Amino acid sequence: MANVLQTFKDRYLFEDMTSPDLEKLLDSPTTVYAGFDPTAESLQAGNFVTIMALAHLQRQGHKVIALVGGATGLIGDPSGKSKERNLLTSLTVERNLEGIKENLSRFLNFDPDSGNPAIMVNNYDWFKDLSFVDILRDVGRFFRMTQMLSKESVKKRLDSDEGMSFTEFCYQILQGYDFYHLYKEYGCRMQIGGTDQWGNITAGTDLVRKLAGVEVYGMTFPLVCDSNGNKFGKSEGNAVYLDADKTSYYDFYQFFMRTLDSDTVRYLKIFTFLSDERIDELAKCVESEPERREAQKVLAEELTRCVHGEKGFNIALKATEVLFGGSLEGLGAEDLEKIFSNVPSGTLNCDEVIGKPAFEVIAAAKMTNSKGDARRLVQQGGLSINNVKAAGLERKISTDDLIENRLMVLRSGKKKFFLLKVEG
RNA sequence: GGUAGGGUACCGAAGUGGCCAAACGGGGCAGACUGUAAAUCUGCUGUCUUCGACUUCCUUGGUUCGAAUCCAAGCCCUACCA
Repeated sequence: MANVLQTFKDRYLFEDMTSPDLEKLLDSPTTVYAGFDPTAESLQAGNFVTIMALAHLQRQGHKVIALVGGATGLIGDPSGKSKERNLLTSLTVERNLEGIKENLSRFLNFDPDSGNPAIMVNNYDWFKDLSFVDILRDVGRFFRMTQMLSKESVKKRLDSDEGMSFTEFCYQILQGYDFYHLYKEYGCRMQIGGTDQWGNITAGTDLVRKLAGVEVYGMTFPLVCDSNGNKFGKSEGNAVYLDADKTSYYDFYQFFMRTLDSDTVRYLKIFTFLSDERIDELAKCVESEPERREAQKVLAEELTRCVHGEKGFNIALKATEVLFGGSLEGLGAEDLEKIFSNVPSGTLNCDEVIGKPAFEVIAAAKMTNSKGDARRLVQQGGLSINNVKAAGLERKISTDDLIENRLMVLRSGKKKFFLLKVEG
């Protein structure tokens, strides 16, 4: 079995580890865990790195545990956050768990009949019965104040104007205890996470050493940023979700399609299982014919297929063809509805649309946040109706603008679509 | 608990009685250019019935012809001390 650590190093998935002995440990099947925040009912592109790391581990025969922070999510991890988070209700967390498992199953094999199924656990299950006194007595005394205070996530926050509450400060105790619990229950010996998790991971390895007298390991991978230094996984300020209801097939595909040349090869290594040879080939394409964006296409295809299946990929592809082909000529309302099925949409009554100025219509349909926004968009020539520019405040909507008398494809800027359905 | 400082738009940050819908920077949105790039340049960025009107500067009251600015109480944050 090839050592997975080498794969991580080759694929930009390795930053640091708690001890070089980890390499030896990984020569034989090991149980590994990574945590996910149940802040939303769907995972985001930002979670891809963790998912891919787990997937590599599972593929190489290791046992993987996806821990969902039902309890810790109620607290909020201060790492990398400048502000205390809004607390989640346990009901929300409960609901989010299901969605997350569904997302993960696209990458990890949870099938109990397979030889090596991944498992999913919720740390609320073991925290809910522990009392404050239990934790202080059994766990808290193994945490030393100077160590806790010296963690980067704590220091940063204490130095900021925001400060930090006791609740958040205790987060590392909970995450540390997770590791101990998983060690006891499943023999888990390794935790992985982004570099921002280093402090939390070492809290766990330290605790297990003290409580069980056993060496367990942690490994971190770099946080993915694009070449401009922006955090990976945001599009137009919104997170890219794995859930098609939150991010359409088309938007998902497009997000990867728009990857910068300088990031594409790196992303291929991180986010796909393509062979090194294939990636080298694509790297040459980026070099010699960047305008064809061959590598971006492959990246987008691989991920869309994996997350949304063949069906989702085809819809994304078709939408792309149509939308960048220019005209909507020859497409019926039904085709368009299918293509734009997860694009934001609004429904208005016929008499709210026909004969009204375009800016009023898009404001009424809630395509923009306010009428002022709508006005600006139209004035600046940012609005297209059925892929034809529609500038000027005096531009009115007529029946000719409706496709089959019931549909209008609106677009602001180059890439933000909105489907307006007209009734009556 | 004490002392000092502070809470301004998405964020950072000016403004300390009228010239304030509130400088400046970042972010965001849109336009030009382009490869559905990047970089650059330009416009916009509280709401509306947009030459004008209206609602805002933590909350609630007050002073004043007039308050983001002054006063009082409250809530929250930070630093030092206990």
